[in-house]
Amino acid sequence: MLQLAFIRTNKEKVLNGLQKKHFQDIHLVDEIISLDEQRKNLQTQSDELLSKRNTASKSIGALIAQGKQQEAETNKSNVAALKEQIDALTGQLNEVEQQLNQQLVRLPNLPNELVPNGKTAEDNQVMKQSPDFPKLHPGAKPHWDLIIQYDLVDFQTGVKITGSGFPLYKGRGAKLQRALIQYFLDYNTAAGYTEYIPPHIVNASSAYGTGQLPDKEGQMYYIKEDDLYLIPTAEVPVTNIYRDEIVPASKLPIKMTAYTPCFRREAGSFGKDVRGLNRVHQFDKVEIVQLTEAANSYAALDQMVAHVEQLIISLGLPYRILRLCGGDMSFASALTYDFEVYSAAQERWLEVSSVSNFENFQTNRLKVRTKDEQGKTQLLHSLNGSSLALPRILASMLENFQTPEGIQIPEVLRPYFGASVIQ
RNA sequence: GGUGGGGUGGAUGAGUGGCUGAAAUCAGUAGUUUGCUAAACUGCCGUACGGGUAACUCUGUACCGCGGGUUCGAAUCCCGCCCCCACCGCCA
Repeated sequence: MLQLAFIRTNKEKVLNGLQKKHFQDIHLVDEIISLDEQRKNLQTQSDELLSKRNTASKSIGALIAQGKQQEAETNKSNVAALKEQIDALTGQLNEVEQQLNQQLVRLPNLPNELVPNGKTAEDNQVMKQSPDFPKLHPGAKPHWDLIIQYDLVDFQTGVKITGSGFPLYKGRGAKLQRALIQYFLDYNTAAGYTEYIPPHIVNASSAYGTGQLPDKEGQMYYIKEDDLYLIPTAEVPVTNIYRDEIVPASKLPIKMTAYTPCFRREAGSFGKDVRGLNRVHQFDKVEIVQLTEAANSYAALDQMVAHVEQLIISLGLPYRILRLCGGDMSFASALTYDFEVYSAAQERWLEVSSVSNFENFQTNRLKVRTKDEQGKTQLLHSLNGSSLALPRILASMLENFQTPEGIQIPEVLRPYFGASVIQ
């Protein structure tokens, strides 16, 4: 969430930023500022009373020690009178703080100045695009036909076991998934990211920390009995590793990577968007996360973008990089680059990675801090990106690399997959 | 699931109603001593939200797992919850 002190002193900036993000409830800002005023007021008052009570209580102890019972008793009744006021004030204070916090978590992050204006995906800015597109042979098929032809994924049985959107990978399809995961992780760790295998289920505090709650409550699978959520991305457990910690500056930047399955309810989607592997409820993804000092986060973002780009290039997939416009970026993000690969048979772009700088929006909730040179605590910046999401990579590989003789496997994957072609 | 033990600052760990925001030790940090390393000695060494200030400093309050209660006063007593450890049961 945004920092109160920042909102207080930069109201115009906040309003402009929210507008750029096409955030509706602009009035929240004024509400927050006014609640904050009330809060400060109440706190000052109640602090004063508490201070009085504390001194009086201490004196009672001293008086009793001196045997001055009488005076002690008068003091006692004085404090008892204070108590009513204190209870009333702290009650109000709690109420106001609660309201303030409720409103505060509803404000999205502000966009960086590089973020283009715009409302929908149409307005995203294309930063880079591969010049070449594969020329498919006549009779080339979309991936949902190819996975049947080569018996790689069995959607029917997935439906039987669970329901639609839960693919059952099979044989070479399963092995290709495993090869991709292994390759991605090796690629990330070679770049200095520490590998983790986090829990795939998180508690509400973790989901709040990264901003999935309360914003995207309905998109996560929820286990009621235990009040836990299936992770929609490894970002959630991994970013929470450093929750409530003050990280020594010497350890920065923190670079982490993790493979996890991801679970998304994706309520309301339909049509060709969800055909085949384009959109599913459970999928595999390898994630990268960084925690950096505030001054370094945009350099880290560039570094992560270059990192993901090289990974896609190494697979030989046609791609483009988009800078998301204010209306299309996520709640918590300050600047996001999306990577899309071209899926030649469908003739459409598929998002395979989203690399974002959250600045201190997540770390403010998570309380991830460091000490600066003056010894003051400072919030870190958090960033993450997919590296990469598997199903759409698979879809794109199948479609782009199909030949009449079979599916060609990219060079870099062959050691992991153990074959150069799927026939 | 059952029984027992326990949750205190970066770590270990003392503290059973006021002198405790919290001993001591270790780690960290600044310095002194030292031919270097090591050792020894000295100072500093929690977070958040307020007030005040040009700033350093100063100052108030809260926080000893979380929430409530008792009391003039709670880390300390009472109640509820969460978590951890050990053993037993079950089990990949």
